[in-house]
Amino acid sequence: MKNREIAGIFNDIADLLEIKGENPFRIRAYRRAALNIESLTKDVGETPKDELLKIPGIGKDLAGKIEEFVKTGKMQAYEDLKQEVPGGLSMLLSVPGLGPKTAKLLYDKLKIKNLKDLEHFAREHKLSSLPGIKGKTEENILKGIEMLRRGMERQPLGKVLPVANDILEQLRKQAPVNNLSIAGSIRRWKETIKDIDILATSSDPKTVMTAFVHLPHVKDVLMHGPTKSSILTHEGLQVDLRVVEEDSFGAALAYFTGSKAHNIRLREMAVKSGLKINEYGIFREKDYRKLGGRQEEDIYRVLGIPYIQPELREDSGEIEAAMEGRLPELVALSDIKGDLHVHTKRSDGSHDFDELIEEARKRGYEYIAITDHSKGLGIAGGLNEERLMEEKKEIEAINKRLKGFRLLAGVEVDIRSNGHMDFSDDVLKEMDIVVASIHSGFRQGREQITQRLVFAMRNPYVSVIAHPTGRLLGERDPYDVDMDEILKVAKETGTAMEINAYPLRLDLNDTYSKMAKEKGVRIVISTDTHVINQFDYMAYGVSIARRGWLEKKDILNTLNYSSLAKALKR
DNA sequence: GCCGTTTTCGGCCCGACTGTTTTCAGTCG
Repeated sequence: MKNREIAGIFNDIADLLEIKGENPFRIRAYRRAALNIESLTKDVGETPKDELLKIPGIGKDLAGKIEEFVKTGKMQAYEDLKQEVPGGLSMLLSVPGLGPKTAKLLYDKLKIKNLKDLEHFAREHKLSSLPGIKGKTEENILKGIEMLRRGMERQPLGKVLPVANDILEQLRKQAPVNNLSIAGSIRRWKETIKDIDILATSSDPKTVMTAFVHLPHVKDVLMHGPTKSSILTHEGLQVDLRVVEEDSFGAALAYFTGSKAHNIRLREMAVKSGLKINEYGIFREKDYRKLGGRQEEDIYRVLGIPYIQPELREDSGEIEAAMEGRLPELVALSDIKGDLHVHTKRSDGSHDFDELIEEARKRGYEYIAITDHSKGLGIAGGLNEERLMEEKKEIEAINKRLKGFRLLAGVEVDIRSNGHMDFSDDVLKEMDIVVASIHSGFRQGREQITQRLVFAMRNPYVSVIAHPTGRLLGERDPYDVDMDEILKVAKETGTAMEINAYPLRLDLNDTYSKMAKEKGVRIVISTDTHVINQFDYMAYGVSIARRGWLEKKDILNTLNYSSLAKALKR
């Protein structure tokens, strides 16, 4: 897929145009196109021009640029732009607080064109010679460079969400807040997070602000106003807190949840109907009469479209779907009837059947699948044929005494680097469920990895492909796999794809999940639990499914046991 | 650069906070 690459170039072009001081609407057009291409479920490289033109934000010019890039591997306009404005200059924009105007000024007057130059000049206090820059700005630039160096990059949701919840709890204890909610990309359950956005209502905003900037988490105060403040935590996370009146809570929640692109679309719609949306409410333009804002639902109701769930708010077609009445009815955590990827202490898990069953029942599940590792994964205590059959017998015995609950006798079979299964078909056919996955040879080429997975799916006993791209957020890139091909074969063979809910995996990701749905591929959401509290990760997996527009009917483990048993490929 | 149940040209979302300014530009989300 060339999508990410092309989106990257469009974003870069936008940066360079910004530094040049070009028409801001032209810049916005590039950014919007980049966003839309990134969330696309098909490869723009294989999309004919008339189809490209149907993508929102892509017109004749940008379609031409995409075609040019696909054909020649280059975009002349981009190359020309880089001649005009040194490419490194866009790095300066990544310094927090430093924008295009300042970058241009720094380059024009002092020929600063990279971070190193910038730091040098700031330390020598040579920036103060420029108009509009004094000591404080120099200080902030140095701080910004420091923040950038210490890694302001996006962090996995699984690491950020617990911190966010903790801050929420402390605010509730220490500040006079009434309503309190997480907003921003966390509320949209994006897989990685740049900062934590929190919204509150209070009759005493100033006291809330003061309490906030003095929380024990605070390492540095970035901004401290009467209704809005930002801090940096010891973990290096930025947290923004905004306080509004009770009557504006819904509007502020919508505003603060984003995405920015989604909000811009809503506001454009509002303007066309003589309305105005801001964080205080939705208003009639002519007399500023407030038509709503206490509830988030007000915004959508007054615009005349159905409520759009936060997970869908990316301006990737959800607004059109809402207008045409074809929004999906998203799968919910409460729809999940069981977990199909669970380890015991027989391989690398920490618990035995009884504890796992008890924990699963607490969550209202009707079944779980025991899927210990296969022999090839020695490091994870993989089971050989004999031990696997022993485990199966134990499971059968337990099932006889269980009422209203089932253990599925399964296995997570390793797909070896040559594409063969770690167990023979004679063994696999004995199991209730076979989950196949790759644990080695991550660096093989695209063709080879794809063939391994295709080979696995063509095995009649493989029911599910687990963590299909093998990534670990922030630690290991996904392996290079032709997902189009994989999903085609999955559909053809009736093999299900897993959304692995482990927060560093979340794999399939949201975009691939949406692709899978469009191709009619069946999905399971599983936690890969090794320790009982990891059953809680199901919420992450469900959210990825929701971000991929999946409904209850798309997910196999929303079925009851007998329907599931029939639906699984065996 | 995109887009059109008012338009193929002339629009294009909205507001808080900061630093350097005497009224605002720049940045951010």
